[in-house]
Amino acid sequence: MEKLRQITGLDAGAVADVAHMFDVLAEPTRLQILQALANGPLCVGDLVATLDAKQANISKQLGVLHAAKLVDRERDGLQVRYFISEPMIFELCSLVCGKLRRDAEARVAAMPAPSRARKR
Amino acid sequence: MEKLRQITGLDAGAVADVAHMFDVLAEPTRLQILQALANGPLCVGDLVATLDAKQANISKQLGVLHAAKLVDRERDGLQVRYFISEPMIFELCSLVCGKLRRDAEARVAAMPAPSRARKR
DNA sequence: TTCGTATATGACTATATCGCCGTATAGCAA
DNA sequence: TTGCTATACGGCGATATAGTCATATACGAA
Repeated sequence: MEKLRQITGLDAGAVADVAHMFDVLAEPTRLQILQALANGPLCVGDLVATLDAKQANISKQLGVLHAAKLVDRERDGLQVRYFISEPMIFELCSLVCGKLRRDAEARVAAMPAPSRARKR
Repeated sequence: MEKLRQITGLDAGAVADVAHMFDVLAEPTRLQILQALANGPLCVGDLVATLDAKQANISKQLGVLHAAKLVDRERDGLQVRYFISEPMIFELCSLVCGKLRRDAEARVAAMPAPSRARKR
């Protein structure tokens, strides 16, 4: 892997950091939270209602997103308002969505003509 | 979550697909494989030597990358040559690296002056 | 202070998967 | 065919974590 570092210029630590960031984005619940926050700040209770998930889980996943510095928060009385602090995540999701769309289209194009007409 | 779909236009299935793609990128070994392939096609044995990992593990991770359509392969006699089939992954990694760099710089700037001089 | 609400945290179970080992398969040579 | 090499595959142990419950903490009201 020393050989790899010479090639890529990235040491094992940097690779691990990148992997961890992708890991944070690799959970559907966390992605849904980010999507919900895309339209503006929301407090924990709003997210619990919007995603109909348990409060404890939402809070825990918000903690992960916050530790990764993808969201930030501010207290407002009893509530805590969360908001996106890293707009880059939308570019990331957009790139991935584009790839998934291309893959789906390629699958359709690869289908034999008769079934291509029937499916979906 | 029906509410969420109305807001974001993404249903639960699409979110799961995006999450899975991030999950594929969330393993250091797979990232290292992609980095190694950035300079051109390599066969399994080359990757085993470059990353000094076990052949079984490299092969398994290549299977995951191939299933996700991030790499493609072609047989060449006894060997199988793998190569990047989705250049988008470099944009993804670049965005993440930029974010990590900004975070690191912010941490340095937030350090009290005396220790800022000492650390790293 | 005490009470009620909003959020965070600790412990737990269930599930997933990384990396390893052993072995199976694919292809070439003889 | 047999033998050799490169790669893929199935099972296993160890580790990690999502989601849940119960509880703790933070804040405001009275």
